[in-house]
Amino acid sequence: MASQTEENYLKALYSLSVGKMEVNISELSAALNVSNPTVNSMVKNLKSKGLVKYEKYKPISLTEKGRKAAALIVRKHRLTEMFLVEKMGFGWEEVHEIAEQLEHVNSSALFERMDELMDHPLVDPHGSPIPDRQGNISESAYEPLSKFSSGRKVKLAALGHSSTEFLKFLNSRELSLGTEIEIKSIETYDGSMVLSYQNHASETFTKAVCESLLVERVG
Amino acid sequence: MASQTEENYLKALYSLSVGKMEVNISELSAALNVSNPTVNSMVKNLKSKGLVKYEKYKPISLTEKGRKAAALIVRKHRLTEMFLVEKMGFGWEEVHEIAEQLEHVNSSALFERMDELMDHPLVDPHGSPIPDRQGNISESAYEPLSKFSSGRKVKLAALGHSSTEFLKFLNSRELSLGTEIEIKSIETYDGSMVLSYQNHASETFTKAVCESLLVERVG
DNA sequence: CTAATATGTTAGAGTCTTCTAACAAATGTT
DNA sequence: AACATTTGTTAGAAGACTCTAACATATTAG
Repeated sequence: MASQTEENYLKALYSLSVGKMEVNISELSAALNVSNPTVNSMVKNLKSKGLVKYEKYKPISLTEKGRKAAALIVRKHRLTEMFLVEKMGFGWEEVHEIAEQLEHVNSSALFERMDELMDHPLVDPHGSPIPDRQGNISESAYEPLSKFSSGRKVKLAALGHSSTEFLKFLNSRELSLGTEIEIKSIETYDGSMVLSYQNHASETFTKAVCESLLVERVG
Repeated sequence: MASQTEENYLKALYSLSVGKMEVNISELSAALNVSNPTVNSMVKNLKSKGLVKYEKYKPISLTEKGRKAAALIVRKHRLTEMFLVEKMGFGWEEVHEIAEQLEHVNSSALFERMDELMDHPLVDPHGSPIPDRQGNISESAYEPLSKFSSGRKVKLAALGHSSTEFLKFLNSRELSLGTEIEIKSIETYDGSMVLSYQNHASETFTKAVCESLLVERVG
């Protein structure tokens, strides 16, 4: 069983390797807020446990064993987030910090019960897919809103990231998952988009925001 | 904020000092499964934080600050146990291990939400009182069944301890909190009691068991 | 292609929690 | 009271995770 610290390294490696497959020492230390030497020695430790592939001065990657271990932690994290929102009435901006702690709890019974009580949800409150019990995860096919052009109608399906600030911002604009959005116009100068949805006839969002709004086509 | 380890020492001190007020180094090390020297140094550490009173070769006691800190951990533990039983469908024999981990989670929001969702329960699934937000706990006025005499009718209100084995034993006899019990007879030789309750006309329990069944008078 | 910069590594140390071995104090027994 | 036993303490060390300072290797820019 990996320690809580080791689990956090695996999880960070997992999210940093989305798409990329390989991760720097420095990226990891930035993500975990520890120094490079600390990461260096922990990576050696994880290597000795067969959880990462690593050679001096080369980038790090998860082994299959490490990838699965990480996915199972992500599963616990996302099931918890969904449970807190669905069954306990928390807002989607409140659950990350709590799930960050609960994800290390050692009790498959607890998480499987959450899973059952929610009828096996496929995604967390931010639209990120929940890995299954075997650690398999379905890659989401959603695209950033910024890729689409004027006139297009889409539905908000997930978020590129889910920092508390971003979630509070979306709350303030009354934008939530499942909302149907129409692109009214795009500012060519800075890529900002004017959108229409629900009772918001015209809201402007920066390009950065639109890159983090993952959507699917409608109609 | 106390570390998880420190919290476990406080909690152990708290339960060992029920009634007694003072605790030995050896009792603590037995309860926590660590060596005497380990306890000795941790107790010095807790003393330096103002959580315990302690002098060389003397027994240990919690300060008011320590007592409150411990009670708040017990509050989190018992709220969690009750939540797992009431809202997640676990059996009373399954929840201790999970609560043992969840009690260290740092999130008053989580535990206050549990409290609200259950409408501020007063006791945990084993009948032990839940301390309030200020760390105050109502001493239970229940007495062990073994104190009563033949013919007496009582109601099972709480348990003296709640080890998994004991709980499974009670499950096997279909005995749960709230059950009304009549003492049919008492064996003078070994103090075992013959009880009648619900659809169990005659069940014999050892004195040791009856000392852990806390009851209140009925009728 | 060298020099400057960025990135990674090693060495040595500190904190927290734990241990064992050896010693000291308190308690119980005849 | 004197001895034996139990209980508590000190000293020294180890493992996990972290740091800073100093050094080594890679990468980037002129």
